[in-house]
Amino acid sequence: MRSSGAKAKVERAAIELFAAHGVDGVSIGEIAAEAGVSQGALYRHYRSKDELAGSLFLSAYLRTGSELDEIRSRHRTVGARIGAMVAHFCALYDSDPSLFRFMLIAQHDLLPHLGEGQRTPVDAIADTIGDGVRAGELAPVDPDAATAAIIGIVLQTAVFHIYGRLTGSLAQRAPGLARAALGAVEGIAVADTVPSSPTEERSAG
Amino acid sequence: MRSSGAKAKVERAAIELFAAHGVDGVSIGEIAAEAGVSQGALYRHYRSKDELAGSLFLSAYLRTGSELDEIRSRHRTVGARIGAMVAHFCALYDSDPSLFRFMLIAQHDLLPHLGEGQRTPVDAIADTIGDGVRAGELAPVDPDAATAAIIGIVLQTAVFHIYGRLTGSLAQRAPGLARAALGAVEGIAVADTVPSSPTEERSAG
Amino acid sequence: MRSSGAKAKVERAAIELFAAHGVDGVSIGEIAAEAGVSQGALYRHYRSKDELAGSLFLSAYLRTGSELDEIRSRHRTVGARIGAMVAHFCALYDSDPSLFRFMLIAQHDLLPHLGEGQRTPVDAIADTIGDGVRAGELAPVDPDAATAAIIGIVLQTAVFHIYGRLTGSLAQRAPGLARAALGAVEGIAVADTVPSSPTEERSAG
Amino acid sequence: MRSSGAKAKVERAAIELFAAHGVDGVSIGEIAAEAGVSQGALYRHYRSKDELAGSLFLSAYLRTGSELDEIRSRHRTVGARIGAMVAHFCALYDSDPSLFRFMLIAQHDLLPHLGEGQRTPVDAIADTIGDGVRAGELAPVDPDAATAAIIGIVLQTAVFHIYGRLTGSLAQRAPGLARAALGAVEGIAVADTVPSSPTEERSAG
DNA sequence: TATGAATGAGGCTTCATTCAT
DNA sequence: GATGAATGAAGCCTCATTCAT
Repeated sequence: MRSSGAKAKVERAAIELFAAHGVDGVSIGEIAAEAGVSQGALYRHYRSKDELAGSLFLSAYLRTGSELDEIRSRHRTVGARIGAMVAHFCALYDSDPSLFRFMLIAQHDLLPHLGEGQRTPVDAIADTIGDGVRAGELAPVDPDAATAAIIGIVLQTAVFHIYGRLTGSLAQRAPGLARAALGAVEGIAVADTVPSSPTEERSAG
Repeated sequence: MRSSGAKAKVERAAIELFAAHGVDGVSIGEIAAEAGVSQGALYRHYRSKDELAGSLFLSAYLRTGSELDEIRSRHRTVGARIGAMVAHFCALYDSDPSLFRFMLIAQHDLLPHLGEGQRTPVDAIADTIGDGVRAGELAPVDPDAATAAIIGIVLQTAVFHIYGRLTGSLAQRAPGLARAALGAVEGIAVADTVPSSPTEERSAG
Repeated sequence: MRSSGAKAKVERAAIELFAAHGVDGVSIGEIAAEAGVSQGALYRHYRSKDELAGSLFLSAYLRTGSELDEIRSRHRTVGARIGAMVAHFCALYDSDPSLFRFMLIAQHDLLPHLGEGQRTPVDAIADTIGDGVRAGELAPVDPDAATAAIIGIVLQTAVFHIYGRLTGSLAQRAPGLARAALGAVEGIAVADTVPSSPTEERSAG
Repeated sequence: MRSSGAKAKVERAAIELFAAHGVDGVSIGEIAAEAGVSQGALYRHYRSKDELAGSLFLSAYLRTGSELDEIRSRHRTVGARIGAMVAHFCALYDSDPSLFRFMLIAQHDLLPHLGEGQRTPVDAIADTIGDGVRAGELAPVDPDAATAAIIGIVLQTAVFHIYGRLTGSLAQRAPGLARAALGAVEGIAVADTVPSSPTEERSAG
């Protein structure tokens, strides 16, 4: 029980510090100090700093993936699913901004740690889009392209919040972000359909 | 002539390596080796590794900002402007994916280095949205929220491309991304307008 | 127990090497090698080389100051006090010439590290002179000027010993140095008193 | 002639910087910058930094030695000679405190660079004392011990001036220092003569 | 001849990890 | 099981010196 408490304290400290300074910007000593344990104690729970960071990241990342899968199974329409997924991201951010920021920052370093068949948040969303297209709810669209747009909208909103460019809870923005996500998917779908969309050269030049 | 060559070689090497492993993941020795110069030579051009990274980032970031400003001044409608801006991002990515990835990765570490009044890409897009709202081309919308969506769509698409989830040139996706961006902005605007949007069960109509 | 041993070994090695080659002339690696520990181990006890040198210097310097103060409180006449102080310096030199030489060499670099209200050997001597003047034991004299002479006599004698120009223990020279110190103070006092002393052609009278 | 100008500028810059930060605390680059020449230009006049420092020190040190010798040959009595020598030191300090401080600081590093038969300031003073003893002007005394006292009085006074503990010109203190020097020599001589001088234990304990 | 870029060695420091207590 | 001192490998940076221009 004590070790479990220590482990939890270490993980919390690591997430806070990784979120603030990046994985490479934090030393084991700082984590141990913040957690109130000795450096040596860290190695009882994690074989290395890399394993600590990787495990924290994967655990949060895969948990999010399975939560999105669960949302997908609970709702029937694309709209409902995307809405709930976006709301879920917002709730995650609001409830633990450091964890969210850690995932954001660490993905470039730690995504390669993903095993082959692991189920990610990206998969859940892409499958949701695929469902929608097959069900005729969405115009034909490349699920990965649509997923990029959806995730980008949510994550960049979180980034703006981190930098103070947006304020208030993300939850209150969830409906707008959900509509934005669907609007973006539609835009991509139309473009995929129309031969060559002349988005430009209609300026009043 | 030689010094200019050396400096250029160092910068190229740094960008490639920073893009691949993150700023903290690359040593001065690796940059020097990749550039084919001695470690000490680096310090003739940059006072420290931090300054090297910061200068590369800021220069690329601010240049992009002024290019977007230039696009804004060249086009008249929101649609044309956003279209051109999105296309510009795609062209940047296609022409130098490493530089793009470096900006993506490094922003969390290096954005704090920004001076106060500096003009960023974010500013250019936010002002473009503000223009559109004032001109009645767009429904009323918080420019920052809309900007987050636009940038998120483009950047996450680039991220997916980096990880191989999307292939081909980004340029060919530019029209779709532009439509997605405008669609997203509309979605946010509607949500801002409608009192309490129920998000679910009415989306894919 | 072990850590204390390590720290002591490091300090001894540092003093010997600093005394022989100056602070800037000795590398951390050399100190570590001489002490038989790793370079990293040094940083468990001192935050930097500067702190190591500064701490060694200040500790020895201030300890000497308080020893002189203690001597001042134990004796009553200027003659006895100065005699005991000079003897104390000689004993210090005899018992640890390296530490003495270190203090001698390092003072120019490290004296600025002194805090404001710290009590130095110089203060103890100057106050002793002030006492003597107030008590009428000494002719009126600027205590700082007198202190310079006293300290100079002792330190330069040590320097000559270091360079081999004088040999034998300093302790055996202590009585002479004490008389010299008092003789010097008298000389300064007389000069301070006489309006304009022509210095020459009347000295060895 | 230009090179001579450059050489002079380099030497002045070196002396100022060495005096302020010690030989090891100053880089060739700093000297070159302060002198307004390129780093490479330095090597046209001096083969190495060590040679620069050594040459500056020896030149000043030996020049002082020969000036003292010249004083010794110009005056006849110990009193006159010591008075003039002390005054000479004071004048040196007043006219170029940096050079004086450089000699003070650098002696520990650079004295070993002295060749065998070189004639130093110490030699000149020691011979002057020897003369005085032989002439019966002084009680029998070890010339080296006496010289240490004389030099110590003068140098430590300069040190106190450097640290701001004494102010005003040293020249005005020269008469007092000369008397102090002679008084100190007498004190040493008496001590050498008297069997065991009970300097202590007469305190009012 | 003067310049200053380049080199390469070395210095200080940090840090992940191990291990005796 | 926990501690924290110790290690040793890098990492960043400085600097005396050389050399092409």
